[in-house]
Amino acid sequence: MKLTTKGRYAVMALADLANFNKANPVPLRDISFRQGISLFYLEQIFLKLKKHNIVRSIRGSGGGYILFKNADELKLSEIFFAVDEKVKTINCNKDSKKGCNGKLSKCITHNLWDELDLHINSFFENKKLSELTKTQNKKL
Amino acid sequence: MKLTTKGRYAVMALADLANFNKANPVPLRDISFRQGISLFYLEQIFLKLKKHNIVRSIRGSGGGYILFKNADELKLSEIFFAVDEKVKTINCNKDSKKGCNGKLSKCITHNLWDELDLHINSFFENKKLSELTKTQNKKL
DNA sequence: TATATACCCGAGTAAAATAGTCAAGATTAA
DNA sequence: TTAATCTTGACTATTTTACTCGGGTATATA
Repeated sequence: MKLTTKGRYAVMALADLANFNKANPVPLRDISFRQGISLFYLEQIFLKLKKHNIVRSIRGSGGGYILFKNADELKLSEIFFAVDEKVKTINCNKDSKKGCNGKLSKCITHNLWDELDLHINSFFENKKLSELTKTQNKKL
Repeated sequence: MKLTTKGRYAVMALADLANFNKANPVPLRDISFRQGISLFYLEQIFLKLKKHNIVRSIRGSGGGYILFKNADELKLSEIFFAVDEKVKTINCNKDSKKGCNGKLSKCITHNLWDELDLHINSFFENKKLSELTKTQNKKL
């Protein structure tokens, strides 16, 4: 059970962005360099972030990305959703609409996984991007 | 972010086992049939469960598996650990012992993932196998 | 003792997911 | 006009997952 790099990099990159977002747009090149993430891969990720209105882009020389809303209004759940990092611990209900594993009834553990999903999602729902940059700033 | 089938099947199989564990050992063949899990795969899983003293085996005709301890004493975290379903949301610290991504310092988000791991693990720590079988019994 | 029923265990493999790369473009500031 | 930067879709290598398989060993019971 682990996150994909997409979810992880998205959060890292946005935290970086929030730190340098004071006045000017931040180019991916900079984020790539500072965070050690492939530029190509970042492009892919930011495309999704843009589509979901997490960031706004400015093209051309001197361009880059800026946050669409303030870091203290941006929930991690929004970020994960944008890059398809969905918390869905299992995949019952694949074949039939009613039950799990092709059977008619729910599997014994079905409710458990639902609870787990809720438990994990609550973590992301209650966490704002600003909480990361704050701890970062304290250290500096 | 999702569980592997190993962790999921392990919990399903043990919940099934707990339901039929009254007097006699339960053969994997039965669990395989009832839960719709491949027998070969179950063998692999139960080998691990046995090594970690989650279950005890009785060989030969009339044999099978029984729970090593009572279902209300068995934490889900023990089960997941036994089948290598480790909750480790990311893998910082792979190269160097000090930092993440080959850098010297921790990455911005490092503490976040630690928190997340703790959050998820607490769910499994506080959940007993008996809590699954109970809801099952209510329905019957 | 023969036989069927089970567990035991290591090795192998197909499919899916992940992680990342690449090429060819479109905009725009300087 | 040129360099910087975002835009987009397609492609690929690697890793992980989810099994499968074969050839055992132990034991109850007929």
